[in-house]
Amino acid sequence: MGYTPNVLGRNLRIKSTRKILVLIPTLSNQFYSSVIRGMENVARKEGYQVLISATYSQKETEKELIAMLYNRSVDGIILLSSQLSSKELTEIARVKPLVLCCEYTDGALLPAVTIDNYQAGFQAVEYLIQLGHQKIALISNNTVFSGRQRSQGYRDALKTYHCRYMPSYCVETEYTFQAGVSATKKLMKLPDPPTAIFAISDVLAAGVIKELYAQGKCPGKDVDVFGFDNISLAKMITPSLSTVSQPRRQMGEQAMKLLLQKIEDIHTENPLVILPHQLIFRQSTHDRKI
Amino acid sequence: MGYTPNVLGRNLRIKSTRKILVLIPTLSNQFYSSVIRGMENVARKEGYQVLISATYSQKETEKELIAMLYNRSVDGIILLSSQLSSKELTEIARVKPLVLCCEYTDGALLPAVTIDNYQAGFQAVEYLIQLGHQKIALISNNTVFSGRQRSQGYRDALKTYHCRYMPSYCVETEYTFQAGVSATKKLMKLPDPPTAIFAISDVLAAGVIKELYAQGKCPGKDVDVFGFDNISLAKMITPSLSTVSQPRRQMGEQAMKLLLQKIEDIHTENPLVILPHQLIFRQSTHDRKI
DNA sequence: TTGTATGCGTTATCAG
DNA sequence: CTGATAACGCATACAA
Repeated sequence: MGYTPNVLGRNLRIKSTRKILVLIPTLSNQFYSSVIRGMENVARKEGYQVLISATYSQKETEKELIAMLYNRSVDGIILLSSQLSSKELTEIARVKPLVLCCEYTDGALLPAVTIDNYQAGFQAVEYLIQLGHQKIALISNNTVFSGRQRSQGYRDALKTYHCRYMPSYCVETEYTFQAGVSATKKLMKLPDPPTAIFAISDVLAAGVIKELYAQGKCPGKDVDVFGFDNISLAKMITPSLSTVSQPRRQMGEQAMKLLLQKIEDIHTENPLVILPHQLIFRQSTHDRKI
Repeated sequence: MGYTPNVLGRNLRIKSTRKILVLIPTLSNQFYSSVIRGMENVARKEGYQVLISATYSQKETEKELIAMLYNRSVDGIILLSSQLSSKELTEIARVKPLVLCCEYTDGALLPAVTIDNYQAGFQAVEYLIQLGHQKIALISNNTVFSGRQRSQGYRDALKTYHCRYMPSYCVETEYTFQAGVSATKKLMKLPDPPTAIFAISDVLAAGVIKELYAQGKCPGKDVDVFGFDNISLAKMITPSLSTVSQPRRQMGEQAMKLLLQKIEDIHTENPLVILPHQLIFRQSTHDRKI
């Protein structure tokens, strides 16, 4: 009869909001869309609503949003990336339901779900080597843990297969398309330019391919390109991108399950869940076996 | 001294949450990222927090989220697309702060901000005609008002310039990359295939370009392609996309301003704000003047 | 079964 | 200017 209960009064009484907040670094990276779908799947089943807010990788913004845990605006928070130190994260997670998803912060004591970024980076470079490449460049971002792990995988693959590690082949930059373009410009200007490029994200790799075209080179033929993330963009560009696929939906589902456990009992364990990744081979790497 | 006020008690007393909810059809479309940034800009200045939730174009989900207006979880809602009828929207907006942004629902009485989609569609096709094209195809989606307007612009441009309207050149489909691929397959199979394709979204246009490549055709040379939205993808692909740029950030800012006015006084007017768009010419259309 | 009173944490009001 | 108290809307415990 037109009566709508006031959730504020209810929540005040019940000390629960049935709302989960997901903090995303930016809405412009479609990588997270499937992850969040996974989260919504399991949240919905348990009667929780998922709200999203962007931090733009600003520590202050992140802190303001995490405050919603303390002022009881939401029951739990999942971070898809964080600017907080492992100490700060541990501190919060000790008393409030907080989970890390996709991006791990080394040493932080809270539930987290991720892939083996080191192994994935290793395998991507290993594959390029097996295609016959010796001169493999890396475009990376070392401000995040996963980026450092992927880079380490690159270096160890080179070492394992006795390829020479060339510092000039390693460009450290931010996670944007334009950064991929610029890095490629720099790499191709070298006296002995690389014949393959491993970019630690598809958006970077898209920049690589764009710039190779601009230089009249044919990506996937003259220069092989390997990306990371397997976002939809990877299939949209020509040549389509060989890349590392993360089980995005499962990562989201798993993270939400861990969070709901924490909501039920804050003293539950803090597992680090490693989900399997997968290499995807497309046109940007020319497989000479075919 | 470690005291954090309980926002629930406060809000219950104060009858306000200082939170705005933005309903987005899907997180996978990066079109909305800048729009939301615009919203956040003005919301932050007024001390409002912006929360985002995805509806996946499901009417039920949308209704559940709009319920947050009635149960006082948020102070206002901005819809970036809606499955509700103009009657339903009018009904809600009569008593609660609700604003439409980017996507207009014909006849709905609530504040809305959009561009002149008809005019933009007309101009895009006009440009293709001026490049010398006579056989121009359309890939559209008529389930949304903006799509119908863009299509109408296409038809009127053909008529104005005495080009023949060919129903076989018009493919109606959904808003996805794959749909762009399929539509292009169909179009290029015609006995007399088009020499230019106007797709009413960049994601569709990216599918067009992908498929043209797959058929050994050169987009921007053999077949010109015009997109819509000017999302970052438009610059990432090769050839880069000619497209219609919407003033996304300003649209978000304007929509938030309208919403805050409604929050202050629900009886304020319901303006329809039309912001200027802009044609962007890139490599996917071969300008013969150059 | 139905009804009434109390407390959740805050703000606002009013008396001292 | 300070301190006690009522009210916001709901859920719960207890009484009828």
